[in-house]
Amino acid sequence: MHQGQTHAAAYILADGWVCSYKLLRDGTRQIVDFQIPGDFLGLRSVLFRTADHNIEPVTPVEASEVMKSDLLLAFEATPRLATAVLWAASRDEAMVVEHLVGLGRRDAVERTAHFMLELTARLILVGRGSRAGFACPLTQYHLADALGLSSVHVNRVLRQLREDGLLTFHKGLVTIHNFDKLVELAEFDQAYLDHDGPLLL
Amino acid sequence: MHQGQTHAAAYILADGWVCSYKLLRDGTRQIVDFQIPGDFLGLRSVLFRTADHNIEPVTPVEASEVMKSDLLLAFEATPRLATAVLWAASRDEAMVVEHLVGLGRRDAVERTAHFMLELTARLILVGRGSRAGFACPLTQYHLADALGLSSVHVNRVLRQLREDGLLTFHKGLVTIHNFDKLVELAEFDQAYLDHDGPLLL
DNA sequence: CGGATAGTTGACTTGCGTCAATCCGCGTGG
DNA sequence: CCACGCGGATTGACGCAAGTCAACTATCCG
Repeated sequence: MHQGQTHAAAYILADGWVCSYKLLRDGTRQIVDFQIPGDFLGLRSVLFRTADHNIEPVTPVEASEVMKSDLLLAFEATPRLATAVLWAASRDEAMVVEHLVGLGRRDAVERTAHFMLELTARLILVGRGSRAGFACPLTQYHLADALGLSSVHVNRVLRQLREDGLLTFHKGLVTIHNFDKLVELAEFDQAYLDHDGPLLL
Repeated sequence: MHQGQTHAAAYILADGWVCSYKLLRDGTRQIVDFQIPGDFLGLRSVLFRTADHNIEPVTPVEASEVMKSDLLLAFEATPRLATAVLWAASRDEAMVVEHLVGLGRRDAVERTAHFMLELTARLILVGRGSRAGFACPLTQYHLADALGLSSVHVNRVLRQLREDGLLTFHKGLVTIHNFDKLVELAEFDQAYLDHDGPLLL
């Protein structure tokens, strides 16, 4: 999916990772979020006439397409579904907000730690990770574009986290050596992920 | 409204400006967005059990409270209203995303210019501004907390924009001297604001 | 006439970017 | 089976955008 594209559909990810991002004129990009299995994506490109961001796969993916007309009809027929989708959209926005706070007010190390902890929490929810770590298909370039850093600096940050005995990122595997200290360092509070699910009256 | 608060309501702003922000442990804050007259705010704190951010007035405000139960009942009764609110939430998210891109990939001058142009576009929509400028109740501290900069640096950036004949920020008044050059500098594309309103089937 | 609050400016420091070189693992094709 | 190329990771040297500290001005208000 590309910026400016019309008639885009939405998807539910069954397997694999994708990332959504925006491109700037000078060729740099900013990754807004990664979606992992179970995530609903592309809602904005359905509600808006044209997509305002790009989505591309990080790994091979398996997904179900949800067509615009079906989605809007389902909202008419089942109002609770609309409320649930609204909740999902709000959770998405909460993640973007937390990401924004990181870019604005956390230094590179805290930001990276926070990012890893968010991924961990989300992956645990769908049974693909634990407090000890998870399989991570991202490259250091992905991290750089998500964290607003250069890939060189991401590498330095990862080295520091490794040397401090907090976390290693190697060969597609993130291993967390000290979960509690990482939480402390990143000032991570997962309230914004609202794990309890939609509130239906 | 404060982080952690339960039973928060939502509001429709009739007059005045407010800002929503998150606080970090070290006392710094990151402003996520400002709301201006006509904006709907606090949706997330209604759908989630506890508010995940703070909202405070910038000026004296006038607003209508929308209670949680009324909102959810209205969704059941009027599915199109739910779709419309979903659209509004998506527009909100699109603004947060654009803000995030700015923090991650634009330098201080571009970021400030972009921010001013977004405010301009939004204020024009509600008849409180024009391409020539608008009344702006924000302090340079507000700008700093929104743009992820120090107030000292915001001051330097504003000076540069003034000296380049682009924009002045003085005494609660933003005056735009060269709209087109500002758009060019900030790489501003207002597609993400989707001015056409919700798409209802 | 103090005493807030907001804005302004200069001098110095620093976190992160840029450039460049090197290394490593892997797949491909001669 | 080895040579090569390529994407990703790693490291050092150097530069700059933005932060910090600190002093000063302007304005408003009781």
